[in-house]
Amino acid sequence: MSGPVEIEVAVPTPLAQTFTYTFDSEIAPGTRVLVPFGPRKIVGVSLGAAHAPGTSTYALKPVHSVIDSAPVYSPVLIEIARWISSYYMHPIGEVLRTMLPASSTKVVKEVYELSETGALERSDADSRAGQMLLAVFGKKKTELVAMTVRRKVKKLREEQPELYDSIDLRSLVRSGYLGKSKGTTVKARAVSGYDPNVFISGTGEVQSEAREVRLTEKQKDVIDTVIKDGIAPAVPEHVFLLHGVTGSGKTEVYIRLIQSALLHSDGKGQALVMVPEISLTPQMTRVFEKRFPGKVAVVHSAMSDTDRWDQLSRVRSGDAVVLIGPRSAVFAPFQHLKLILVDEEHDGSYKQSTGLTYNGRDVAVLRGRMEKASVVLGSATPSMESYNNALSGRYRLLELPERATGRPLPEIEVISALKPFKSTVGADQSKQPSFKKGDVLGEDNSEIPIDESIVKALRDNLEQGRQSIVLVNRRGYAYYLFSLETKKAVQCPHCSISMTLHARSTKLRCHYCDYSTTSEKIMLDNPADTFISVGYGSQKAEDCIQQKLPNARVVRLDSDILAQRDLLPKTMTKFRDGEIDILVGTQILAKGHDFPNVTLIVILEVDQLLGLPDFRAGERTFQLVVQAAGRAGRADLAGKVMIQSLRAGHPVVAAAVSQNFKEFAERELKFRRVQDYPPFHRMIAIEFNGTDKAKLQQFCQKMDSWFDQIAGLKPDLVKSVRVLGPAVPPIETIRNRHRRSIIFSSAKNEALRALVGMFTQAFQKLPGDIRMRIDVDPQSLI
DNA sequence: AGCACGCCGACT
DNA sequence: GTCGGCGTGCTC
Repeated sequence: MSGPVEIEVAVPTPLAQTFTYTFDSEIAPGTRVLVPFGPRKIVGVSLGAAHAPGTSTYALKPVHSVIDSAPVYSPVLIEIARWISSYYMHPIGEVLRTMLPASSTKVVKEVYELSETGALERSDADSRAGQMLLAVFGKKKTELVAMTVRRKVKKLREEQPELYDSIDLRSLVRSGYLGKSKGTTVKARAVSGYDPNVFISGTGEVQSEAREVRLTEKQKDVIDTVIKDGIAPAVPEHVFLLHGVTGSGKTEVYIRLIQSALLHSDGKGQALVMVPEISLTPQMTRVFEKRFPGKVAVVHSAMSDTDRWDQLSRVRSGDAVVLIGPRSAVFAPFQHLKLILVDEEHDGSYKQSTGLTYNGRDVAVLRGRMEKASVVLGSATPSMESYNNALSGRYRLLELPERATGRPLPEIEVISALKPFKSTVGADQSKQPSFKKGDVLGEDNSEIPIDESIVKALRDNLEQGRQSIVLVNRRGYAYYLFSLETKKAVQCPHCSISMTLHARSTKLRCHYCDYSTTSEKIMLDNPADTFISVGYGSQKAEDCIQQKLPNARVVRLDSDILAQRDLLPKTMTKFRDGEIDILVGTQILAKGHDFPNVTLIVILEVDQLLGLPDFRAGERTFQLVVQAAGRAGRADLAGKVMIQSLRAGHPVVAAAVSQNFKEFAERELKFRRVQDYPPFHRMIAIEFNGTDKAKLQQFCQKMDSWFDQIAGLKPDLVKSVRVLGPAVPPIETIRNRHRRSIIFSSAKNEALRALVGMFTQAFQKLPGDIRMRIDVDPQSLI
């Protein structure tokens, strides 16, 4: 076709640039290519012809090979990648890599290995071949990346032709001195047939088309509005925020909207359903499978890359018209995307917290605009960001204020009678009986941290044959092991965080790095000290409840238990079938699952959540309470929620009790505005971490002086951006890496980005093993 | 991030 | 003398 062309290629490296290669024909943007990169070969993505061919000062290398026969990234996806790269300040090559299943960029590296005869030959000083092998491999090495071997052999032959004229790579291989140990293979994506049973576990009951569900007037209104203004027009109204109370029938609305969307684009329309990872259960996907049999693809985190490729291929080919998945599903290869539903849009799991810190919900909004697809963000407790967008008219607010069943929301009661166990021990230890040195005192069961009225309610509920859920914010048995000597909790040696006491007071674990030890070891290491167990977690709550209600079938479910695979669905099934009376667990229980016979929800320890040093603590607490309340009494039984809290009068608790989102949001937004927090101010957090605390501290001083300098150079810029730090974050150390954080925030996005851009430019090179992490729109500041 | 190169301490 | 420790620099 066309002669030699220069191609712009994005490669997965932390460098904020693309690279130019030559090839003998054009390569469509979005096509993966194998390119030489330094001494190795890696998978990059063609971004099309270079903008200014012939101007490069580099000795351009040719593309080794083209991997895909057709682009794997559509033009829209490439545009999204560019946007993400700039917005989240992340190299485009890495962005593109994040958008595909991990195996897509895996290249088995090409290596030359010295055989035994080769090694023997190397030590023969009289052999020309041996001399060359020695020069190439050195004395000891037996393995070297292919590119290096080639380069060195070539150089030797050029520099000393009189010695090496007769020896080249091929002759060395032929003589058996060298062997290529691994070929360059790019993992191919095997597209096998779809087996729906893979994703839907359980009985395999087959139901034909579900009977038509009767819709409420409100549901009809919402559906009509979105279809009329969002799905039907060629240029749709872009984003709808669907604020529907729990149990208002959002799922049925979703299904009707999907049905409508599929009819568009000549009947080839596709829909994306995004859900938080945690609520992506077989029960959840089954609802959609039933209504769109054989047409649903599902991706989730527990899936192998091969399965994920299969599912995504079905989306690409149009075999699947509905895709259900977590945040990464927003990058799926749709051909005719008409509708994006983001369920529980407030959920924190939409924000990736490591590496590329994108927010799946926000990317969904962007993608919707680019694809001319409408976006529906649904939640019973919308995020302040989305709600503010609705108030300002950027999104259209739709509401489902009533439950589809017409039943009232459950009553919420705050119990503040009892002081939690922890304060009686931690705060005032003079009242403690005397302890022998070196003791670890077991938990004191006379101090049950659950109020009598709650126990009574649980008992009553049990006697009526109903089920209950108890939410505890912490896993483990006792919260921490408290030293009377240092008056501090025992901390993880690698992370600056208290260790959790597990399994009947002997195992201590850090849930940041999974380090574990035992209380016996701590005692041996600190013979002069005395320890007591303080606080409580899900395990202790389970024990207490079991002790108070010996006849109840109590089961605990938290992330410790979840580590054992398939225990979650099993337990859920048991609970649904009525084989469990009381389920005790952490927040995972507050989301998604519907249990018709649950009429009582108890929430312990909201104070701990409320007290987190994070401006979103209030929002999270409100969300937890309201979401949990949504689990109560969903069928024909009235539900009740009891919250045990020391701060009954706290406005967030009060708003949660009345389940009045608008009232809460109004107050919360006012607070955010006054305090210059999101959504009124944009925020970018930068974290530095390294093993050497002194070096890190020293580096922080450099940053301080940089800020001083910039304040003089660009006074206006610095004035309009607030900079907090470098400061020690609430959790100073994680996995032996000390941390420092800088938080930039500003109402002026351009100024914010300009300053952060200058900052990252200035600190591109980091001393020692210090690493930098940029988090745009951080979800949490801890 | 890899990967290689190059320059200093501790060993056969 | 060599091995290999990790500081430094490059990748079209």
